[in-house]
Amino acid sequence: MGRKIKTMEEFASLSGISRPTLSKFFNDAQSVKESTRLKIEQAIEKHDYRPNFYAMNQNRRKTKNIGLVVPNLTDPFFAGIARKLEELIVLSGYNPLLLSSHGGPEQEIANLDSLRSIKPAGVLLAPLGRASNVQKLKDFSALVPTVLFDANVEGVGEAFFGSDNHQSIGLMVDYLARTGQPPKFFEMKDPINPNAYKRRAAYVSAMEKLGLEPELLQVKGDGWNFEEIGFASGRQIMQDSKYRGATILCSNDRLAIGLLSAAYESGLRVGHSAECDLRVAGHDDHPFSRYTCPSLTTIAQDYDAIGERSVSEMLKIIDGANGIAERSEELFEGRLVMRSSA
Amino acid sequence: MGRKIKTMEEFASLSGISRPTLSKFFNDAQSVKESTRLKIEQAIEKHDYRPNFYAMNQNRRKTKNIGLVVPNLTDPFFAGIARKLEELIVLSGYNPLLLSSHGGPEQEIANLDSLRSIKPAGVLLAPLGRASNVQKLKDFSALVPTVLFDANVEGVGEAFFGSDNHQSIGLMVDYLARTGQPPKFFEMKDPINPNAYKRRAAYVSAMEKLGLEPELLQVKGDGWNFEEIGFASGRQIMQDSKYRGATILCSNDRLAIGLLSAAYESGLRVGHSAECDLRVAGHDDHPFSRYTCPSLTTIAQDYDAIGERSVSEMLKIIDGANGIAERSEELFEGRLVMRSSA
DNA sequence: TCTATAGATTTACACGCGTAAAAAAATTAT
DNA sequence: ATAATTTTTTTACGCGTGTAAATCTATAGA
Repeated sequence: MGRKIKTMEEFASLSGISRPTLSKFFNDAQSVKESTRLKIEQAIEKHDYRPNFYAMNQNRRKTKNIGLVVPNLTDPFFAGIARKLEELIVLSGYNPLLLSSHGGPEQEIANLDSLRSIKPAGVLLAPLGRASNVQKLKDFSALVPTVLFDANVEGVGEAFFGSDNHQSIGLMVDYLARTGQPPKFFEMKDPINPNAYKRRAAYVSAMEKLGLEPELLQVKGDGWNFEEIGFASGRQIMQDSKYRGATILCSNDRLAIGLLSAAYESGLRVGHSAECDLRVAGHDDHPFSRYTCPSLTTIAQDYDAIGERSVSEMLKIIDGANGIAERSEELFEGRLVMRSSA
Repeated sequence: MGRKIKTMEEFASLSGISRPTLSKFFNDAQSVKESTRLKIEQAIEKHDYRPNFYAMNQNRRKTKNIGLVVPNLTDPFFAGIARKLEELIVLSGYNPLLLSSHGGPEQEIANLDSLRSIKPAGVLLAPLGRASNVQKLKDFSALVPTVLFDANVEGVGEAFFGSDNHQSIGLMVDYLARTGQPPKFFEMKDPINPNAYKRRAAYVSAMEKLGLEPELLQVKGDGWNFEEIGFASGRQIMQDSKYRGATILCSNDRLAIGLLSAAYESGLRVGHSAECDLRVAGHDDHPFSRYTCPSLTTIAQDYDAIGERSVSEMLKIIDGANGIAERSEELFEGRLVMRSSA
């Protein structure tokens, strides 16, 4: 093969297609006639040409880049969602840019800041929640099309898609109440995640609907190391004989993982069978919840649906010149995953 | 504040600094006199100006972007390393670009391909290993400065930094042999990761050095779902009375997590105390290994050191005009983490 | 055959910044 | 103070592509 093609001009003369047509093609392959599209694709194959990324994006009205910001990639739950979203973005002909906020609001703002300089077509953001600098999120979302997922922040972004905590917690409470002791709710006293507040409220209302007394088990703890928090406070709970025979519904799987670990260490048997000392349930269907001891009964979030809806809404916003559409919001139902722990 | 500044020209006149000097500053803040640097930084603060990312990189000899490719972000181990590396890259004044290969060689090549069009100053790559398309990795590393970490591939990149499996496995075998039954080695028959082969060899040689008979427990299984593989084959092993009282050293923590789950389900007691049926140890100090039941005795890789060395070597390569430096390679020692499982 | 029209080409300028060279200014050394 | 040196400014061009407007060409329908 010949030497390396550097410019589109060069590629134009070699392929017999004019440069403006090529430019159109690289911006949207469907915008040229099929016959020329095929010719171009063959020529690309033959000469291995790729337009200069920087020159290409400099004058485009909108780039083909979509930012993807998650609170914490170290959490396999978010890593999983991120992967799904990346896949969908690529399938739509866009280029995902994955950033993690590492649990810190400064990093979250820094991420949005560095995204801004990349002039993305849009940003999919799972905000930190309580810790987020809401004003800065608002400022950002006023400048670039933003879709929130996982956690909602009022007034930020043009859409939000997440799980219906009310439904999923209701489902779990119902299940637990039908099969044994009604659950107590285990959570952090001051959760960082807005979902945690919704789950608490959902728990209380679900219990009341059943005519049962809600009981909140609020533990101290800061930061994102939920397993450790669940473990440390779990140890204390295990000492307390008042929880013998109890059912504990954790606000999320990571707390439950810590709690199960503490139960194991205390020699308590966890599970749904009669001879067990405790039942434990979680929420989120964390990738590891299948391998806890015992395996964790939990709620699987429908993040395939959340992902698909988020991306399709993003594309609609990008394409549509619809200035002032309503802020759309949709919640997806969770699915009960019955395993051994409850 | 005034209206938005769009160009460096504009910023130049507002700040009283000439545009070429600004350009120098944005390429390397240390390259201008301190007094002017301070003036510029004040003006940036005041006017909130940021140079256009695309225009900036178009004609730079080398960009300030460093690619970061890991085999699988869903694995918290890699998520952890990635985070560390990101931090170091930012601290060095570069811009990290995180990509995950999702366990697939096509994705790995696609990642390198999309990095190439971004003309990165360098790339830090943790290759998939056996599954990698070695020829394409070589082609890539001939074009852009590449440093390998975690897993080595001969002849690819200008440096490799990873763990000394020989040392760490030797340490673990030694510990296990001193404290009870010498270990059998639990691993996948056809591992994807090159480290797995080194660990196997290290196990055999460590056992022989102690005058003991190595015993490999090789299980079938494909892909990256190690927990499931450990769990599924663990169930079979638990049936077999020949493993009662045995010590099992797993090639990595994720296999061990599955194995522990299987042991729990079979009602076997795992741990280092006398009344236990089994001892299990792992390798990597996976973030969850603290919360397994029982908590997992393992080896902590020194990935702070690996990360620091990788990044500093990368910077050296980027800065240095040293054409034909030796391919450097360094292995870091692992640390024994004694917990309850062995 | 003529004409309407979608799509391609030609021409030309713009984008925002990198960078080179020469001149000017500021700093340091003598 | 003068000379030597460092740093900044001035001037000017280039990078590779986007995009607009006018013109040309192929295709299809009448």
